[in-house]
Amino acid sequence: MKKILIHDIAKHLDVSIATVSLVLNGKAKEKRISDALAERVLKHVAEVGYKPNQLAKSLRTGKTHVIGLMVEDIANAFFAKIAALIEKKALARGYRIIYCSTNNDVARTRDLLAMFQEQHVDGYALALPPGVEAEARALVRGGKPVVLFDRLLPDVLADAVVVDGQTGMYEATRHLLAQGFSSIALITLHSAQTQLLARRRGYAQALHERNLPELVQELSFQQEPEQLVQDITDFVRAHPLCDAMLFATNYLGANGLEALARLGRQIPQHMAVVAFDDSDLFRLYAPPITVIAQPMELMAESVINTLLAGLEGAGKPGRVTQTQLAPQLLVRQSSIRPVDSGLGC
Amino acid sequence: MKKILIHDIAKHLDVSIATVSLVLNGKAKEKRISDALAERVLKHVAEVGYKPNQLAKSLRTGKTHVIGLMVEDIANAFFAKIAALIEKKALARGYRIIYCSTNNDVARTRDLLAMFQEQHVDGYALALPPGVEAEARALVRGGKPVVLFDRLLPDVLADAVVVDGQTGMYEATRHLLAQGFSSIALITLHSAQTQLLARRRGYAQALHERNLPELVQELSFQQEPEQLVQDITDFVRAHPLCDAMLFATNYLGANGLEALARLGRQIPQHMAVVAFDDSDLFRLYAPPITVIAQPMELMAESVINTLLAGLEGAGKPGRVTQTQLAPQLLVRQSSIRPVDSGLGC
DNA sequence: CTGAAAGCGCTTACAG
DNA sequence: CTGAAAGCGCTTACAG
Repeated sequence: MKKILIHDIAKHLDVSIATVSLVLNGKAKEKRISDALAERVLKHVAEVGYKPNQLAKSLRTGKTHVIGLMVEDIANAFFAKIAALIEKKALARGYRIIYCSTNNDVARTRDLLAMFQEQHVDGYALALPPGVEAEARALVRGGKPVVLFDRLLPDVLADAVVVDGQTGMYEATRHLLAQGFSSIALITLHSAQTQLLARRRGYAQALHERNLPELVQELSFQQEPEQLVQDITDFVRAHPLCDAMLFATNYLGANGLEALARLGRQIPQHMAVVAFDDSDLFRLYAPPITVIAQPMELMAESVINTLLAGLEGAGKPGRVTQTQLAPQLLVRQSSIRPVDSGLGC
Repeated sequence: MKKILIHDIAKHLDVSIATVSLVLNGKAKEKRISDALAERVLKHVAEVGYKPNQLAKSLRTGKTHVIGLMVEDIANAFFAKIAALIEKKALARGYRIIYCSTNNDVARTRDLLAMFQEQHVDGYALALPPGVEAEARALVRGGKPVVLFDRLLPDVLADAVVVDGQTGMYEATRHLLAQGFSSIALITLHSAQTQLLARRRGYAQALHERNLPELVQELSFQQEPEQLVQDITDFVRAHPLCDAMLFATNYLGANGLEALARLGRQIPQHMAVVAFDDSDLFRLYAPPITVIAQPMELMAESVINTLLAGLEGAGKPGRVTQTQLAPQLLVRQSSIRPVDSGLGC
C-alpha cells in the first residue's frame, strides 16, 4: 500500500495540486473554488483516505498542532489527573500532547524546554521549578503561547492558571483552630515553589490572627519516600504537644499517614490531619482525611482555554491572563476533634 | 534573535553545507573528513548554539525520534507510573514521548492510532482495548516497531511485554485458601482484555484444584466510580457467605474498599481483600491491603528495550519478542485470617 | 573534502 | 479556477 500524496489526488481528479490543497485547508470559498468542485475533492479524499503528511505541512506552515505539557511528575496523582484532563480537552480541539516530567530538576527542565522548542510545539503548558526563570522569559518573548499552571515563576510575566492555595490553607488552619486544636504544624518542602509559599502564607496568617506561633517543618524534596517518612516520624517524636498537622502536598500527606501509622498515633485522637489535594487514598482512608481539594476540571479547562486563545486568538494585545481558582475544603473525620473521651490531651 | 540555519554555519566556517551536516550526523570518519575540521565545526556549532530543525530533518529522514505511548488512562496509578518510567528511560535514550489515553474506547483508539501515524512516530508502545485487532495488525505490517504491553490482542502477532497475571492470581487465591477463607469472590470487568482473562484463569484454576465453585462478578467498565461502588455493595449484600474478595484491577479494589467501608464490613474479620497492583492506597490503608504487585521498573525497561531493539536493531529477522514478567504477591493484613475471637464465621 | 543539486511533501502567492 | 514555481530546512548521493 503506497503512501498517497496530494499529487496523486490532483492527478486522479484532473485538477491542480493547489486546488486540492486549498479545498483541504478550507480556503475554497476564499479562493472562489466552486462548491461542486470542492465537494468532488473532499469526496475523493475521503474515499481513498488521503492524509496530508503532517511533517511536510508543519515544515511549511510552522504549525505542529502539538502542545508541550510539562509537569512535576506524571506519576503524582495530581499531575496525572490534570494531564488526563488537559489531554482530553486538547484532543477534542485538535491538538496533541507531548509531555515530560521535570522532577523539579532545573538542568533537566532546561533540556526539556529546549526539546519542546526543537519539536516546534505550538504552545506550552508548564508547571516549572524555580530556577528556570530566564528560560521561561525567553520562551514568552518567543511569542508562542505559554501558560504556567499550578505554580508561577517570580518575575516571569506570562499567562497562568493557579489555585488560591493561600486562602485554602488559611481556611484549613482556621478550621483546625475552630475544632480546638492548639499546636498545629505545617509540613512542607524546602522550596521556593510559589504554590508552596502561598500555602504557607495562608497557614501563617491564620495563626498570626490568633497570636499563635508557627510550627513549620521544611523537608527537602527529591528524596526517597522512605526518607520523608523518617523525617516526619522524627518531627512527630520531637513535638509531643503538636496535635494537628497540615501537609502542603499530597505525597507529603501520604508519607505523613505512613509515619503516623508506624508511630501508632490515632487520627484524629492523637493527631488531626489535613492534606492538600484530594485522592482515593485520602477519601478512603480510615478515618477519611480532610483535604484542600483543587478544582481539577476547572484548572484543565482554564489551561486549555488560555492556550487556545493564544493559539487561535487574534494576536493578544500584549496582555497577560492570570486565572486564580478557588480550592475547596472538604472536611472529613481526620480533622474533627473527638468528643473528649478522657484521653489525655 | 534570528534562527540559525545550517547554511549560516557553513558560510561562517567557509565550508560546505554537506560537511557541516555530515559532521553533525557523525559521518565525518566515514566521509573522510579530517578530525581537525570536524572539531572546528562542532566547536562553532556549540558556540552559537545551532540546533538543526527537527521537522526538516524528520521530513528528510523519515525519523522523528518520537515514541507514541497509548495507555488506558493516564490518571490511573498503574498507567501513570508506567508512563513516568517509560518516559524517563526513553528520554535517556534520545526519544520523546507523545501519549494518549484510550479509555478503552474502540473508536477513540482508532483515531488515536491514526493520529500517531500522521505524526510519524518512530515506534509504538500500546495498551489497547479489544476491538482494534485489524488496525494493530496493519500497524505491525507497516514495519515500525510496535510493542504491546499490559495486555495482548488476540491474533495480533507483535512484540509484547506482559505480566503473568494468571500465576499472580492463582497464588493469591491459594493464599486465601491456605488462610482458611472458603467463599472467595473475584470482582472483575465484563471485558475481553487479555490480562483480565488471565487473572480470571488463575483464580479459576486455584478453585478447581480444590473442587470449589467460582464466584465471579463482572462489572461493566466505563461507568462512574459511584456506580462501581454501588454494584460492589449490591454484590456483597447478595452474598452473605462470601468471606474474601479478589479485585482484578486497582480501581476495582479502591471502589471495593469504599463499598466495604460503607457497609461497615471489617477487613479481614468480615471480608478478606486482595487487589491487583500496588499503590499508596493499598499500602497505607488500615488494614494494609494484600496486593499482586506488578514489576513496574522491569516492565518499563522491557518495553523500552524491545522498542529500541526494533528501532536501532539491524532489521529483526521477522521474529517476535514476547516478554512475560512475574508479579509478586505482597501479603499484608487484609488477607490474614484473624485468630478466632468468637465472632461468627 | 567541496559544490551544486535533488528531494522529503506540503502551502501559497503569482500570473494567467 | 489552473499551472508552474518557490520555499520550509534539512540530508545525501554524485561528480569533481
